[in-house]
Amino acid sequence: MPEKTGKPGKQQAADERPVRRQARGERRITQLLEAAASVFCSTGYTAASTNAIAREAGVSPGTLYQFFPNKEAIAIELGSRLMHEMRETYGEALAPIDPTTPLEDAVAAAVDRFIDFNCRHPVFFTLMHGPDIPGRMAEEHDALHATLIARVEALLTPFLPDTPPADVRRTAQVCVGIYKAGLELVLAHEGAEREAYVRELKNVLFRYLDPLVVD
Amino acid sequence: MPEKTGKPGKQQAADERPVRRQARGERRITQLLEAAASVFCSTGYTAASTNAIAREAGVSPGTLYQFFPNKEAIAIELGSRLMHEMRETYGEALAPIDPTTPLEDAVAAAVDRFIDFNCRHPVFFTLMHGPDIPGRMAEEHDALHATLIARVEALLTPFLPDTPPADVRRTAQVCVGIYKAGLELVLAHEGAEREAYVRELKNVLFRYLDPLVVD
DNA sequence: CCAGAATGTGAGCGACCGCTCGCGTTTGTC
DNA sequence: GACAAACGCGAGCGGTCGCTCACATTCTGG
Repeated sequence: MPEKTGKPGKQQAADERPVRRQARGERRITQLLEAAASVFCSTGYTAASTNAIAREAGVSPGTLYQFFPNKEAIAIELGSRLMHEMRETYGEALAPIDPTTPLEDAVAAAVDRFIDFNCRHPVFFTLMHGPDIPGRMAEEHDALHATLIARVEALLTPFLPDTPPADVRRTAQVCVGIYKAGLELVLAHEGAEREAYVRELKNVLFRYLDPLVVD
Repeated sequence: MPEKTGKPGKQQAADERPVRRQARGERRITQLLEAAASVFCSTGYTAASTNAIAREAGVSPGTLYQFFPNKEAIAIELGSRLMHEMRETYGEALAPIDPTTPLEDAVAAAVDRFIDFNCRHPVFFTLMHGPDIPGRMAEEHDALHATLIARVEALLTPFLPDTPPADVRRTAQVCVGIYKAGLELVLAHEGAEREAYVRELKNVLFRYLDPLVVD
């Protein structure tokens, strides 16, 4: 988050002052983040110019830098808010699955939720997928990726009680890779064709995992 | 290809002269393409500066522009040569497969060949995968992708004689997507772990396709 | 051997980009 | 209503990048 109002407890580091945000400022921030999402989506992170983001938001470059110290901070804050919403919407509800649930249903449910989220926030895929992500941003990226892998691992473990952890981990990596590839295809199509790709994605995952479970 | 020596048949368009290349020039071109491959690999296309490519090749920026009209042409020529080598190495031999061959073996053979090629030319993946590819390059990209899809479709059709063409096409798209995702994982690991991911990739594809075949 | 083409150099041009700064406007507080 | 702080503006600074150009060097055909 861009330096919070920070209730007057004085825990600000070296160079950052408290900055008492007005309501107008908070509005500008979300407005700028929406503009950034739009520009990132259509041009990618690197090619997106801060001037273009400001223009899209209908403000001057100076205003943008009133709220964000640099371009990277925009992407980080955007990613952070997306991850927060993701956790809030599906969050912990995704991990603990009753191991008596049929694998097919578990896979279908997980895919549906993630696909839905990514369709409503296409910028999420852009930020995760892009190989043009700079320094600090990569850390956030890796952190999210690791979280996702861990989550999938947790989801998988009850189904594969006798599999060595290293194999489960690799299986989780493969599942996430498949999901990303499927997501790309899903986002590239619309309507009935999109739904057909969602079905195919579920099929791929289910058929890959089914021979592994012991039940 | 950067304007060919063009045997004196005068079919040069408007602004391009015949340009009689010397052996030294041809050497420079391959040298520059190797340098470009290296730089593209480590920084991606967009972030790669032409000056960096020239420096990597040990020549001045002017020399680079003696052989390529612009940065994009470097990537296009590089991609074109890679596709040519790909066709030459595995080429038509990949498409016509005896439909009595077990699906598992067909998948394994195709995966092995493509993985081998991509491991020997990691820049290929960079150029195909990057979302930071500019105008004309995207066409080449799409052309290759379409070729690949068509090839996979041809490979699949004998196994799925009763499936509607639209479904076969979608299945091919999914297979290529899975392959790309698997390739990324394979390239990210080494040695035994890499081989494990290759096995997983084959498993994913085989288990996805097996229920579809009629045999 | 020599004319001219091909090859090679590197300073630097123009364009753009991330970001700043001086200054004017709005808002909240007493 | 006065004062400070937050907000807003936009020209422009420093830097990089793609690319050029005037000029030097090397090769090759006649």
